[in-house]
Amino acid sequence: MRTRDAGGCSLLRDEARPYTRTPSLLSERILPLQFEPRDQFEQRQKKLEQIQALGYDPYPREFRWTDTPAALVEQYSQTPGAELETMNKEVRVAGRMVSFRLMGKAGFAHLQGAGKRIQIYVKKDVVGEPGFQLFHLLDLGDSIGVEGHLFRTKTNELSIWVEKIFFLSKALLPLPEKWHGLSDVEVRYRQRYLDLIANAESRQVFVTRARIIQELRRFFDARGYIEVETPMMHPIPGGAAARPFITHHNTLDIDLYLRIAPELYLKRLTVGGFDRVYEINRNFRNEGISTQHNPEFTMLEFYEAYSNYRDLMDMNEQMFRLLAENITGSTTVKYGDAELDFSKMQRLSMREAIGKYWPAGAGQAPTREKLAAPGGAQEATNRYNLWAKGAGAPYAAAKGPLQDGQWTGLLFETMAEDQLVQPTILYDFPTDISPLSKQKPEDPSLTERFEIYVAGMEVANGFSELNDPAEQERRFLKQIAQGGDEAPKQLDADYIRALCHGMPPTAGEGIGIDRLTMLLTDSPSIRDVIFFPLLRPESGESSSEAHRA
RNA sequence: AGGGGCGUAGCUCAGUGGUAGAGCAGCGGCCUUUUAAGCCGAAGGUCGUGGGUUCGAUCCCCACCGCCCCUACCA
Repeated sequence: MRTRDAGGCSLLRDEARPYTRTPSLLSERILPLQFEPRDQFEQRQKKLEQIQALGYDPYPREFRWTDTPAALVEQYSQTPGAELETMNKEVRVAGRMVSFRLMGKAGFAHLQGAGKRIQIYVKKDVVGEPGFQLFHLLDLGDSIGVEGHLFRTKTNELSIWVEKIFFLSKALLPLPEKWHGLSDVEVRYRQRYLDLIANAESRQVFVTRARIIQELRRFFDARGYIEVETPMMHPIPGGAAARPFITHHNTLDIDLYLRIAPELYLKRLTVGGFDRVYEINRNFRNEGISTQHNPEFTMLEFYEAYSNYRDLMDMNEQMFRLLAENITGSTTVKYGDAELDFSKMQRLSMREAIGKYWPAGAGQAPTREKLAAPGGAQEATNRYNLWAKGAGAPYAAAKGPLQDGQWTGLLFETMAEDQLVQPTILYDFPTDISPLSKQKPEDPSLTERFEIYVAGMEVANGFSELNDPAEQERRFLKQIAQGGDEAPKQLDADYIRALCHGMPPTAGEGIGIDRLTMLLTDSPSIRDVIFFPLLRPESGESSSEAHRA
């Protein structure tokens, strides 16, 4: 038998280190903190005492295993029982006990590890008296290790014939109910560890999330990008329009802002000669929470010198197709009731999209020329609103006076955004709502900017980066002058200074990793793809009790 | 922030204007190939919290708390 231990540690090691500590008094094992269900909590602490009294270390330090439950199930799922007998495959396996059927002097249990479960069979005359006493004292949720060989039961289930049993760790609190699993969404989010134990699909979502990030890294690494990390605490929040979280540094006695975007720092790196950079990390926005918004969310942002937004669009099409294929096995991905086809992306300019999705009942759809003319977007919005109010559809409500480009953006969001179910590249955003994007040479009212929409969600935002410091300064000052909650309050002079040192023509983009994960895992809520989504802290006795101690 | 929904045993859920039930988990007992194991027995609850109506409220009414959904906010 081989062990996985690279250090060549002998299998005898477990036996060579018997537990010698004098069994402690029951009272020593009792936790001062109490958790529900109280009776089971106390019961299990008593059992832990009894396990210790049998001579087992209540908190042993290691277990040398040869296979995980998942690996065995994977490897031997098709091997017939007779073959297993002749192989006499000896294994050492650790896992959490998730089912338990005791029948007098023998019993079955399932051990869960690496996301899969394997059955074990424990017989008193095989494991001996103390081993079987230990088996008796186990509860669902306990971690144990077993040593034995593979066989198949009467009902042909791959199982481990246990010769030796090792106690690894006690679950003082019970697992979620065994056949309904854990369905209370609040508990699933607050106590994600239980969700991960009880719900294989939930575990799979997070495994997939990790694979998505891995694939993205591979994609960019292969293209000569360098992964970097830039500050998350900013003296001046910038790079997006959002309200920031404020924090304070004591020694410097200054307020700092949790970043709302890494954009301005990544572009400083482009100035510094890092021509291809990406960063995958958190942004923080002090705004609402919804199925598509978590106050902290993960963004991939990348910058590529000497390219423009058209290059990025092509690259994105390729990247999304590749991701869908490598992650789900197909370019067609089920999301809710929709079948998302990532084999190609429709491309529409924002003004085209308004024309295309203009409701039939609202009269003549505005032409691109009409939308481009001064006042045209506002006029179209008014006509749309008139229809929407009659039809009971959402209408566009402007807070305060808007510029032409802002009307265009508002109209698009109101009427077209959630209709973009199939992967769509929406391009040519108004300059008025794109302060960091380069203008189109033939039409300064528009910028070389695009966003990718899938299932009505914005998942990416990219553009040819504005690298003219004079124009950038004008745009910043205009934003500040316009005011509003989300507008920057302060000019980032160092960013302008960096641009003055010369930034090559560059294209950059941000991709929302959480939303991308939602799409590729068919998750309806962003909370399903974030381990610990922000929730209101638990109130009431149990938590305050827990924090007091 | 507004609208809707939910909150009953540890878990999943029934239920009624007369102070509550099932299955699973837990506890005691029997059982050496079970898998939602089975059988016998005992236990488990401030019916989210606080007020009101009522002779009497878990149920009806009001407020609050928590979660979910929709809307709003959201580059």
